[in-house]
Amino acid sequence: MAGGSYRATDNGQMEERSHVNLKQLSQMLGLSQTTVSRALNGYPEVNRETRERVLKAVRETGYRPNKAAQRLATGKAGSIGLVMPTAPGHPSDVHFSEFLTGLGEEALRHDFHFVLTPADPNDEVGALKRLAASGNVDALFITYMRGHDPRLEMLKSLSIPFLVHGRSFGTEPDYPYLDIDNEAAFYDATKLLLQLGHKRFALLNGPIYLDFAIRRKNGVTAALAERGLTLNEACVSHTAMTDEQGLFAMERILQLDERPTAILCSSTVLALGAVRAINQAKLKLGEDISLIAHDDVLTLLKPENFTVPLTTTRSSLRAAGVRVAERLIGEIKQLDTFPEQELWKTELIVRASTGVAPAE
Amino acid sequence: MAGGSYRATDNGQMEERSHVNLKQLSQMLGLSQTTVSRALNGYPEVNRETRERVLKAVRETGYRPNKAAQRLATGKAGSIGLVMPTAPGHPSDVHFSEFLTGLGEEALRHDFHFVLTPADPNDEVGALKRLAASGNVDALFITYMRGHDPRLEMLKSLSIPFLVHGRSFGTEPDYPYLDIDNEAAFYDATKLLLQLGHKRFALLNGPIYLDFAIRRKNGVTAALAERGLTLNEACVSHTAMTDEQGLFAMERILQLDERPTAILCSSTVLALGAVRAINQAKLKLGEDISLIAHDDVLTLLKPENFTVPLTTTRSSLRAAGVRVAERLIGEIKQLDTFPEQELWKTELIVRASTGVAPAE
DNA sequence: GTGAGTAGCCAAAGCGCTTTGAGAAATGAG
DNA sequence: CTCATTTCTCAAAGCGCTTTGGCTACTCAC
Repeated sequence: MAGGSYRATDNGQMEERSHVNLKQLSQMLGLSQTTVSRALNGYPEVNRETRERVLKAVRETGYRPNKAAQRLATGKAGSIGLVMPTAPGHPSDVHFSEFLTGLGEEALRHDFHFVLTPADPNDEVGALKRLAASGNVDALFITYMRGHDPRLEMLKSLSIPFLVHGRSFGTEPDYPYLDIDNEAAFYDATKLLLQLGHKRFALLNGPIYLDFAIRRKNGVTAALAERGLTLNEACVSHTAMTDEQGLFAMERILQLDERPTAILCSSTVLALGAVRAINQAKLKLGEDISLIAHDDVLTLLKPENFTVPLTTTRSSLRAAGVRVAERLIGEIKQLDTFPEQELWKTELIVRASTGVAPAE
Repeated sequence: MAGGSYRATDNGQMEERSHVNLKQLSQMLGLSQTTVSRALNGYPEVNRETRERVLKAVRETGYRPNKAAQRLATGKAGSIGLVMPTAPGHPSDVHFSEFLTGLGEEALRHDFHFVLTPADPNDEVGALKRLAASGNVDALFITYMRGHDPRLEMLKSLSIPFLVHGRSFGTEPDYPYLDIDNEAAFYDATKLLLQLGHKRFALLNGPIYLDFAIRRKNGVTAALAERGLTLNEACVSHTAMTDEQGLFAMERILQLDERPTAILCSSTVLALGAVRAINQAKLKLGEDISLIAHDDVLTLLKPENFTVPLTTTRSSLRAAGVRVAERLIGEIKQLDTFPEQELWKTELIVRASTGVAPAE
């Protein structure tokens, strides 16, 4: 009994060392592995007293079932997999992490974890396949949807549940998704600007292959079309969602002959750069030029904190993360059936960056 | 042979369905599981021809070993675990995600993935324990180190390799870490400001229980002490690293009677708020007041993009992520032995936000 | 007292992989 | 031609868990 302290002793004392396994535990208790397992997993055919003894022993030993073994035996692992788009030089993305925070918040409540596979944006299909085949995840989740996204077919062929954040333009919407109504958001925003008398519009958008970018542009175009206006392609930019790109794009657009008076931005991050360009050009935001940005409710970048607070279309990316986790976990646990497809409306919040169009 | 297309056929044809397992694969090939496994894992005692046949079959079937089974059998899982501090209402943290991006970048190169366990910041010890006991990770990594961090003892008692990002003030440094020299960074920054003639200093710091905050403060104090100066506690704030907190803290400090002329910020995020407060007070940055911030090289917040570019102490958080992953993966694969402890120097980069102290 | 029914427990199979310990075949030495 | 080596391959055990299919008592009704 002397020697290594904290080790199992003959009288069935607990040990502090980490790895007790089922077998050892059941031996200590003089029970079979079956019974212990059942006691732990809440099966009814275990005597109340026995169960309590087991639970007590678990507490004392600090026993934790080995997840890999559990996974192997059940096929469930309590984890959801996602692909983290990255590559050397690929900028870290605040949008992604805001979303991740939401996922985490919900996963925490259910003792789930994620398996993050970093992947080159060009090999997401492969990364997903690997993740699914690894047998390490119960469900998959994808985002940054593209038009005609090739990942959808792949996911549908797998037998593992999945959920899409966003949609894939040009693909039959026969998959479970959670998306915001991007088209309506930008339609409404454009409409507001039209009502303020603006006629010349610019759009600082995300990469054109991304679904949300396509839909937002469509929203703008549709609203303009109702007034017989069109969107000048020279006033549209499709770039990565960074402030620098916003700056460059805006600088370029401000040099055009027929300078637009109304700017739509796909993110407050782009707006950050755009506003800088506007300031540098000595233009007054909300007077000389109006701007509406889409606000993902990023922790770091609050539209109300801009020198001139920004008018925005708002939808919390973090809340979307929470919801995605909720649905995915629910599905794995086979709790409820959720609506397959959700489309969230955005809010249009008017602040100081929008004003009546300047006189010609 | 008719019926389900894409299924294995007698002649050993490939199948498109995802889950082929070792047993099936070896049967197709007329080999034992042993041989196939060895062929795949690069053991020498396999005939060259046989190995090539195996590899070919793998390509055709899309066979992927089940990670859970592999894990169970070997004890290695190709994954590193980390705790993601989160809670409902807990703000998403750009610093964390910048770091994560670095981790991902390196993990990608080695086909590793992470297991992210979200945890309430108050239960990180518990979360780590769970993660380790789950048997799902090969190594652990912790960050947001605190003074006398309780997680260290716990990790040391585990048999799983780990790496610390940061250090724990007040604890014997007998654990593997990667840290930047926070004290030197802030010592140097303070010294620069002293040379410019500043006498009254303020420090916008992170939460005082965090190691880096302690050390940075020490750096400032040390530099001041050399000139017989002390840091007025009213001019020190310890807050979460958000721009809003930076704003509030700076507003408060600017109202003090003996207003400081030199500000040190623990992050460009805090600086973002601080600069806003300075602007609102109609003070000229770099003239009326000087500011040096620590720059983690956040994608979104480049000090050179501030209206008045910021003087900074710089060290890339992302690069740290890469390095941490590199070391951890190296250790798991037992490749090289790395230096146990690394302390990176920061760079002091002078831009426009620092200037000669205003005349009294 | 007998048979059906139930409560509580267990032994053993199986999840898909790696690895140990041998065995068969091929090669080389004497 | 024989025996020792080397080369390649395999059967089987084991990783830690869940789950199937009993088995043993015990209770209750008739």
